[in-house]
Amino acid sequence: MPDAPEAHASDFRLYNTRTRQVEPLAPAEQTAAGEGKPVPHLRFYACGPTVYTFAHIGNFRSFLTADLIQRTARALGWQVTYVSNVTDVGHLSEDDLTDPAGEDKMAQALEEEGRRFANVYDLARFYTEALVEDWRRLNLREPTVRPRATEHMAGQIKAVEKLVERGHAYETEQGVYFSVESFPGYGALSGNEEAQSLQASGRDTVTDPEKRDPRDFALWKKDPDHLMQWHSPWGWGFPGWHIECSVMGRAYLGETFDLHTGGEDLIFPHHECEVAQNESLRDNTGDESGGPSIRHWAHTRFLQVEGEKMSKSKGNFFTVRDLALPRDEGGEGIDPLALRLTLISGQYRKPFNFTRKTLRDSAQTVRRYREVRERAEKALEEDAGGDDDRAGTQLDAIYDRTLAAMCDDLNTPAALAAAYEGIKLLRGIEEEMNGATARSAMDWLEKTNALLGIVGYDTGETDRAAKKEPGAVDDAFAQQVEALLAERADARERGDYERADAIRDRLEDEMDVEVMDNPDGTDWRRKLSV
RNA sequence: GGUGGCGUGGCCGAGUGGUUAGGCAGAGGCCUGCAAAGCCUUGUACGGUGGUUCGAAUCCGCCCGCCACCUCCA
Repeated sequence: MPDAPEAHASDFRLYNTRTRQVEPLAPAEQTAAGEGKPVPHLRFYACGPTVYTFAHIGNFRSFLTADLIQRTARALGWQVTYVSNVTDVGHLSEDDLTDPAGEDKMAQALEEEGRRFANVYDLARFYTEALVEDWRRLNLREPTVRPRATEHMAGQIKAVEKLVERGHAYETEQGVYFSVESFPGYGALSGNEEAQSLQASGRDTVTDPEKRDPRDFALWKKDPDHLMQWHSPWGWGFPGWHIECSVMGRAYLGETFDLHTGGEDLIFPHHECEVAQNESLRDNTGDESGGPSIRHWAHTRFLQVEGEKMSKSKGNFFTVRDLALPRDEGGEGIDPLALRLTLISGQYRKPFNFTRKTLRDSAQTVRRYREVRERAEKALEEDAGGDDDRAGTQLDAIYDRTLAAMCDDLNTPAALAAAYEGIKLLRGIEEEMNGATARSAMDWLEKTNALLGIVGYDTGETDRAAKKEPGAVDDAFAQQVEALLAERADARERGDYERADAIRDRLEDEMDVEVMDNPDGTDWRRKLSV
């Protein structure tokens, strides 16, 4: 690995929802890495999904923000501990009331898919596995830890007990609630500081009559009939939604940590409640840790699809697999890395309009990255000589600008624009790459890929997905194409262009192959499938 | 009603006081049997209005429009 930290003095700046400004992301901890030189150690928590269905592209926009934060930190030479949870407990669809039907999202999903799953646990397991598959398909790196809410039940119960002991929570006939009044800072993160606005919001459905304040939220729900239930000091029941993230974050990252990320909808109530819980659970309130338990908050804005809110009823609702699964497995066969590129082509903090057009552009861009890599690989395989490395210094400068853009509040559009200059530079080289250029190109591609993840997969485990890439074809198909091209070459030599064009039409229209005649032969490739 | 954000050329999207963002599409050219691919060149912009300033897309006011959250949708 190159010693990145010295090469780039730039701070990693990120908008902080808590302070409402862009500020340096400053890891509190320095860790001795390798040769003993201490490096910043970023420790953060990214809210993951509830696994009651397949994750959609909007979910992944949010997960990609965490992925890019991690990649940028690593590119700066930082150490990273990155926790991303899986919520595999179904929480009530209405927090304050016991749903008359006693149902939550997981239970509803089970009802709809009862034939496929024996119980909610099977359903959760299935969708957790699907999540991880999609995660890899889009080339997101695995988090350091991926905890599940059900694995932290004892911790959640203990946390609720502690909150009760400390006077931050109280029990009613129906459950245990956090007392918002007991935590003066409530509302600071989201700006929802007025109790009135909550009451005025018109959501005043059936609430627990014993609740002391409309803002109070559930920590534990008593419900011996719930599909998922655990034994607690308050009888059988299940935990409130917000407590799981507090408990898992504290379990793996401690009482204070650097950063917490999630979708914009989580700012309130989820993260607001998490702050209330974390601060109330904290023991080290002294100065040694100083400041809030979670210093930096980053939230990803929702994406829209073709200018509209993504929703099932509008027919513009896409899961990763709808788009990126190969055609023979029920998807659209879109290159997963093109989908990834599309999802990061807007800055995380601005509304992003996901369109087919952008997807098509991205597919082309990803293919160009690949073609450049293939050219460089070929030059290296052929042991190309030459030490004229003019491209190298330019590529270094390009990479520096790419990283600098990422450090500027994850300005992915600017970063991608900078990186694309490298592609233009390398594509502009007309003759075969010399050895030095090819090596520089490979180095640059590797670094750029480590940062943005759009060139190829990091690990071997996703090779299966890679084989389904557009352009990757099986031998039988290739032989068929080559045979037709040979026939066409004959026809062209005879001057029978009618015949030659008929063959080309067949290749293009029926076999989705692009035919490209060069001075020294004919190349072909699969058309993009977007 | 409260809170946060946005409005840039045909489209997507950078830029936050004076200097080209970039991509895609479009136009012209090179190459080609014709195409495709590729390469070169290239036009169009800052929601409206008032103000600050030598100068504003960029700062401030007002207006219009759009989006999100306000109890579980990332």
